[in-house]
Amino acid sequence: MRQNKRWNQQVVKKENKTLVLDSIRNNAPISRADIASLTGLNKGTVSSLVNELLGEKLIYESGPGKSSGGRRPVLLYFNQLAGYSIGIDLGVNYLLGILTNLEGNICHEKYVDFDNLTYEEILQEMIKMVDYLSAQTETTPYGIIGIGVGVPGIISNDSKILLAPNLNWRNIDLKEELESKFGVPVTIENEANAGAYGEKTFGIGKNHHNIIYVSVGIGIGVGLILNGRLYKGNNGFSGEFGHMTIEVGGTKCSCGSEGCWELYASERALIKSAQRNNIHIPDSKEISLEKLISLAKNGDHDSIQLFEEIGKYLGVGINNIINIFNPEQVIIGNRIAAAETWLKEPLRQWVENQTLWFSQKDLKVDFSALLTHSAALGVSAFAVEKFLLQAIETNEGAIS
Amino acid sequence: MRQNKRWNQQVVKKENKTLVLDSIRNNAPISRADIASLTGLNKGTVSSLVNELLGEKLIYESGPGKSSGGRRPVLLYFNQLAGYSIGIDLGVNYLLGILTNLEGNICHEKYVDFDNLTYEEILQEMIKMVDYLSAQTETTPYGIIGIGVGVPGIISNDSKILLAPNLNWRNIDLKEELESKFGVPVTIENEANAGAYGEKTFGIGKNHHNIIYVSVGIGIGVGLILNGRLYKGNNGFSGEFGHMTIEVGGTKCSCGSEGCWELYASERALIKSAQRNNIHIPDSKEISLEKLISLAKNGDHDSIQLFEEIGKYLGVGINNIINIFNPEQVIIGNRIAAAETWLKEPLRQWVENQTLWFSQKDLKVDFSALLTHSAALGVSAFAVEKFLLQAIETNEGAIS
DNA sequence: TTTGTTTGTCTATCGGATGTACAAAGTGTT
DNA sequence: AACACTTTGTACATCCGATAGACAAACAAA
Repeated sequence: MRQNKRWNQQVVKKENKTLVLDSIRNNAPISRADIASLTGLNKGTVSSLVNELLGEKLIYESGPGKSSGGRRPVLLYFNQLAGYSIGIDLGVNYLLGILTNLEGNICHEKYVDFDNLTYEEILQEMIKMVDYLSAQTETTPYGIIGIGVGVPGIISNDSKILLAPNLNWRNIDLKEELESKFGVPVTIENEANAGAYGEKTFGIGKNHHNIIYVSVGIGIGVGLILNGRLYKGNNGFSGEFGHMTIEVGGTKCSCGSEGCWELYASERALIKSAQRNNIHIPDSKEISLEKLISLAKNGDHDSIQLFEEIGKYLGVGINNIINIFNPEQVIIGNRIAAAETWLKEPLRQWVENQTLWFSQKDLKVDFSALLTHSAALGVSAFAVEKFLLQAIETNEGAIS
Repeated sequence: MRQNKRWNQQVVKKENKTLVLDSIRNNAPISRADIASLTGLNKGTVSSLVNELLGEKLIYESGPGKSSGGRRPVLLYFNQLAGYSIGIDLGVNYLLGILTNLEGNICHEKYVDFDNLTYEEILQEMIKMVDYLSAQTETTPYGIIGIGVGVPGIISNDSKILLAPNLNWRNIDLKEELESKFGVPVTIENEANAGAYGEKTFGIGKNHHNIIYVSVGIGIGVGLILNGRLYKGNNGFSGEFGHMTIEVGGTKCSCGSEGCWELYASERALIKSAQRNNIHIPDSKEISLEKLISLAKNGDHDSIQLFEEIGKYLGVGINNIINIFNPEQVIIGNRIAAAETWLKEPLRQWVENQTLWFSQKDLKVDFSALLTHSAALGVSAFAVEKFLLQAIETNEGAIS
């Protein structure tokens, strides 16, 4: 039997302390009195918890606010500068690293292209990346509080990279490697899950509790935020929507199945379809997403039609998603989001016509606001969240 | 902003009390000492909570157990006879009512067939059903503790029946109707969600935390148990898998879309396919699931082939489900489960060949153990769970 | 009989939330 | 300027419930 949580005053205190901290994070500037009325906690309780948080430098006081007919309140702010977090988005042929403060604001970023590197070489690139970003920090109470890495592959529940097909990786323990090198907590997460979390925390998914993030790059992955929490499945393998059958007896897929969604609606599908249709790119032999986008921008009908076809097939899968999850919001992210202009309308039409009417109630279908940064921001947010939980649990009352 | 939970000792006590009660429900007979070591709670704490539960007649003590070298333990049991729960499965053309004790054992059941009744008439049948079942009870501390109803339709978050297409119902407040009539809490739930909960609580899904229950009747509905909890979506409309597109450009569906799963893998699909293939039923003009099953039992190749085809298409959708959710267990339930013999093998083959290999780790695909009773048992379980929560919250210490 | 173990209760203690009182710092009115 | 009234944040007594440890009762094994 699964060991259940047992409850005592310490748990109560911890939960209340995160409740107070979250009130400040979401509503700063805010006074102690307002926190009390917002959370329902007693004024005295709030006061003592706030004082602990002040001692831990996680929040700070600023000058008095406006009076509403009585004593002026002391305004509290989340101390976003208490430390830094590093988020790394590992792509199939690139590395994007960001340095953020605790509120997810990007302080520095670095982008590295590569091609056909081995695991060892990529690891070295990552270490260089972390070193570079660390060097950009100023002195803060906590320094680098953690590193998060988004990976295009299957991550097991114990944070091992089980399989990253496009990198040709298997059974790799990147977490252990980085933690022993840098001595800070490392979070490894699937790229789609990271993107979902990024959009929920900093992007267009703020204040939503049931979000489906569809990451359309070379393939398709999906991150599921259900009831406000990331759903990862029994072993951490959920969200493999790319291989959802949408056409029985359709094209054979490398996964062994047939008619998989990503054969119709991914970046790879777009390129293949462009090749089949002999789309001509000026001054180049290679067809890429960026080049097709610039063609479309110039009003090229053939490439616009390609995007519209992709938009329709995105709609097919998203229609399924909506019927399955009845989400508040569907977010389309990753590289394809740059083609929003031409995808949006055919997608909208398909969903409007095919999706059960009641499921369309209170439904939003959006494109990513963070674009290519959602995954990196997501893993950075994971690191921040993990740090804050841990900081509250080990309540020394103050830090040295 | 959503009002967060606030934590204090009362909450702690309530949670610990349910923890103790659940330990007894899952591990009876069990001693106070064993509960303490199982939950991690202090012996004294357990003792006082147990005494409250004894006073509330929710548990009872029985004679001493075997000694293991010291004082003999007093064994505690869950008092399944503290009251009765009523579960009603409302089908398109039938009503199945069960009277259970608090452990989900069926004490009485009644089945009523009907055809083309109005809402008012069905309501009367239901009231008769409840009256009949109530009359079968013996005197218990709490009597009828609640009624649950499973409905083949869309239930909104406030328990209204938004749409039940096969009954031709819209916007019906059955909960209010029954509550004011009988004066006990009424739970209305979608039939697939109810079945999922039934299987998780009493059936083959016991001790699993990520269960997908596929209810295959006239249409297809799916109940999702994710992280041990029923996931209902933003408005309560989740699980409409029946209208998942599995063949773009396929057969038109009444929902407005095309190539929907239930056009290929439901009871209705089976019947239609039998008609197309001119299956001959002896002594009858009407084709029904039951008659096809009895044909198959007699070794009729044509009907066996029909079932195998349905099995394959069930596999197509279930493959998608597995890739999406990475569940621990998929349960196929409702009427089609009676044809397990002929469905099982083609389904298993499709899943084995098409599903991503890593998603098949720790995966079970089972047929319902409760067969046609899962929905009724599920809603009955909802009522029990609601009652126990409420009983623990209003801790009078004892009942009259 | 002796020794050691297990069970369940009782009591003192402790941690932390709550309620109330109160001082400090405002506003508005006369 | 004097006064009443509000609002904010802290201090203190109180209460609730979990915990630790002592204890007696009930048993097994030597």
